[in-house]
Amino acid sequence: MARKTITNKEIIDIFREIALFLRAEDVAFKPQAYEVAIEGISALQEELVELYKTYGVDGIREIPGVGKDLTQKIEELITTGKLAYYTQLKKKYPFDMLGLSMVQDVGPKTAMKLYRKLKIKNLRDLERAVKSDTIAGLPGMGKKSQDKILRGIQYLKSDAGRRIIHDVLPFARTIVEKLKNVPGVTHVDIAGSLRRRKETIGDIDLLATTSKPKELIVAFTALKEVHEVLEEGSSKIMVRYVNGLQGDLLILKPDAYGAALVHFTGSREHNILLRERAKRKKLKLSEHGLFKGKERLTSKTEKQIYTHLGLQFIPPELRVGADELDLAEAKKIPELIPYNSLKGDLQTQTTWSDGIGTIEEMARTAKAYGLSYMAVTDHTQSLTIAHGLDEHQVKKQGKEVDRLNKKLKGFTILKSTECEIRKNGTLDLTDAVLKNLDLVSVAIHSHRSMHKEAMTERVIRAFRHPLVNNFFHPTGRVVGRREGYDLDMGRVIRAAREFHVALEINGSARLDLHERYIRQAIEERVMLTISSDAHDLNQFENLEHGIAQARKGWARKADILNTKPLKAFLKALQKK
DNA sequence: GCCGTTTTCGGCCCGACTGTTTTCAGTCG
Repeated sequence: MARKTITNKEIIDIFREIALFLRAEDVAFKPQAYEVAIEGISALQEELVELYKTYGVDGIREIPGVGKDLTQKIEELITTGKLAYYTQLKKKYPFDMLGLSMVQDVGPKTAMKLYRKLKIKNLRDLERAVKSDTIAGLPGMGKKSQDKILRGIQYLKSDAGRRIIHDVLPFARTIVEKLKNVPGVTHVDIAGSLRRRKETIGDIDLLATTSKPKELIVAFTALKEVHEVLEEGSSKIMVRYVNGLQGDLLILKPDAYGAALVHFTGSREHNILLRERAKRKKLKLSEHGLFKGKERLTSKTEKQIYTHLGLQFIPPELRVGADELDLAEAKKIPELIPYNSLKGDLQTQTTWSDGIGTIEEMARTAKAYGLSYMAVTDHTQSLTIAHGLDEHQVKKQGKEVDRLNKKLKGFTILKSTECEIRKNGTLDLTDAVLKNLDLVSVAIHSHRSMHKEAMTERVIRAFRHPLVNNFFHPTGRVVGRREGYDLDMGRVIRAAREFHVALEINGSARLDLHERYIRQAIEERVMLTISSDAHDLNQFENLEHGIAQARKGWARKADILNTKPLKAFLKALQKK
């Protein structure tokens, strides 16, 4: 029993490599089947091992894309840690197909050729072969192919993979603005994962319409943000930007712009579902339009495409390829919370603890963002690393807030806190201090690796405290940096409802809550808030990312408390 | 190998670009 249990990621990697081997062998349809199954497994919220423990093979069989055969293979992997079929394949092809295929422009066929002809087994062999000039000369491969592979290897090693959306969105917007000024250009839009507001972005997809395509291509490739041009066709230009990210610019015909926008916004899985649906209706959908035979149905806007397919418009943030088509067919896509609809920000840090703006500077900036209230939430005493405030300082800060509120017109600073939940679930400030605040938000920054049961109890004990209103960054994750605490989120969400505590959607690089918990919280009718967690004057930008996160979690305006004006907001917080 | 508002058998999303090709294979999204 000492054997380590197999993770979803390990199973996915094995299936992925099998799919690649099958593609290399030109096996029809099976590779797709494995890939679809991989999508299904990736979408799971729990480990297959756990699923199997609780529901047995039936639990696995229910995963979309996983049928009888793959269920068996998963069971074999879970129970024995191995898969005979995979072992055989690896014996036949003892090389790192998965690793080699990570190199851009190296697919399964090329990897297989490299192994067969040159005995290249892994990335190191590949790099050596490229540098010793032995790849050029293989059948179908010349100098250019070899150079491409070299670039691919360098890109892989540069670790220029996915970036957090916070860094990419402003960069992309700068480029969009520049392209809009090019003569002849009528539209420039962001598409791809950036438009869907995925938390990390791998490349920047831009779409444009213009009466002068050649001028646009020249202007685009000459941008100072463009480091090198990787591909240049008449309608598609692929570049590497100076920040290491890749991007496509697609030049399109206005008649089918809606179809193109759908196509290039994705997700891939969403598109496949749309095309399958089109096919069932005897239509054909591509980036060039929606066709009935040779005739193109009106495809100018995205809405027209969805309407032709009998669907409600699906906002980009929801296009993940899950249940959104079914709900759109049933007219159950809600009106999502609009961008710029927040009235207040509920988490800001100032120079009193670890922020770098004064209360007044932060308040004036928040006001300039169109907000009418802002909670000051400096850390509390036990968080010494962030210069947390003690009781005396919290009182003193309250007086400062009173003074500023008299001075500021049309804006209210709320006395609040980011009060640490101690290890035992008690709070880091006394009730006497807490009860003088306008609202009490709590958070965890210490003893982060407690066991699930104890951590969950810790949080729920804090929720029971009669003065607690709001729980900051509830799962403790930071995108790309760390996993969250080990928490039973089902219990936390139910407790939030029971004790009338709101859960925060944190718009900083935490992007915490994850959208699946947002959706779950809304289903359980738990109050939600959005905040910037701004530590300086620029970080109110985070509010937009918080709203994007809420939209991905199917939140309407009514689901988010701080879309309400101040009075209504405070009233909604009151405990019964 | 999966799946069913055409189907339990016979289908399986679609097109641009590149490189090395005399007509197309491979990769990508």
